[in-house]
Amino acid sequence: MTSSSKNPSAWIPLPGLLDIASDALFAEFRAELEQSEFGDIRPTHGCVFRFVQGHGLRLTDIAERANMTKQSVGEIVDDLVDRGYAKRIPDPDDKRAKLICLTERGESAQAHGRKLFARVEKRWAERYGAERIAALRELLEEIAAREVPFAVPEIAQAALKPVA
Amino acid sequence: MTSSSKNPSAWIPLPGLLDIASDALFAEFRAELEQSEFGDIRPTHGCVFRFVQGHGLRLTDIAERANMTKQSVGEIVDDLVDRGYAKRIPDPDDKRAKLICLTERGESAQAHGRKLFARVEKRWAERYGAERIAALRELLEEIAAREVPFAVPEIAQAALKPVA
DNA sequence: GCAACCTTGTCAGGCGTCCTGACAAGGTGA
DNA sequence: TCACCTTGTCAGGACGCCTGACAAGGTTGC
Repeated sequence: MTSSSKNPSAWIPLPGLLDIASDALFAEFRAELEQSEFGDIRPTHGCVFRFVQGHGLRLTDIAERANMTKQSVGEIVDDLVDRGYAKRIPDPDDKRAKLICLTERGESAQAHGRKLFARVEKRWAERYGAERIAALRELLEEIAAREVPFAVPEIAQAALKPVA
Repeated sequence: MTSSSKNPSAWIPLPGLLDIASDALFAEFRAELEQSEFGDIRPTHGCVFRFVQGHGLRLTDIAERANMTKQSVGEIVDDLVDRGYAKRIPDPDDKRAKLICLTERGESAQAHGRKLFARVEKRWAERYGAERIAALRELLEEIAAREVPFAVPEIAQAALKPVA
């Protein structure tokens, strides 16, 4: 018995429902993050923590995957550099480019963030049913892989290294 | 075989996955809306179309449900009034207040929007499986009702009319 | 009846986020 | 070598939403 099956005027479009869930989930994450030692990290910084790993990534590549302009990402990276979470190192293969990578502190923050996200998801699994949340994740991963392949790290990496 | 089960570094936090799905879905909606006669409606206007129906709603109430300030909603309403989608009528019960309601054109737009959202959702049901999308909606409606009851029109209405 | 207080909507001003346009410096191919 | 592309940055602006302050109108207690 869903609300939509009872009252058409209370029907909420799927994107709106997805946003509500995302916001609620993200709010739980933020609440915990803000109390940690990484409380100065803002939501916008996510595009860097989400895509950068290991040997670093070019500004252009981050921008493409995050579906943002280079300028916007550049601003965010500036901020993360100021706060000591990221650094720019010259790309040995291309003197125009700089590789954006995380500092030690940045990697700690990234690891901490992943842990928090996992914890919130686990709480929701207890709240709404482990199988339902697992099914949700599975469906969403399928959607992500199909709708915006470049936002999925694994696929993006494969696309970057077609040979190696 | 999900990506998360194979490669931990490709694991995407649930809010991110939800956003990806929401964005993809919303992009399909926007593409169709922009080609319609209501192409001048912007995403921000949604908070009005989503909550206003029938005899109108006060600015304060829209703001509360949309989780925004009165000022922000006021700006959006101004814009919708300029474009002929909404109007302010004096509240007969409170001379301070004005009821924001849709013009005829606004109601057409609202109906058209709902139809488009339903059409996109149906397409996704064909693409990803009707039962999976139905289960997704059901879970998300449960989440919305629990996490942010005031964003759900049916619940919000009930809360506004505790007696009647 | 009246004073203290709350609510409603608006004006003014500001901040964060992201955009377009233009550019120098560096790579690439004929 | 020359024309062309890419990378990252600077400048400026649009948009969405915020806080603060306020007048006009309700509401409550005495």
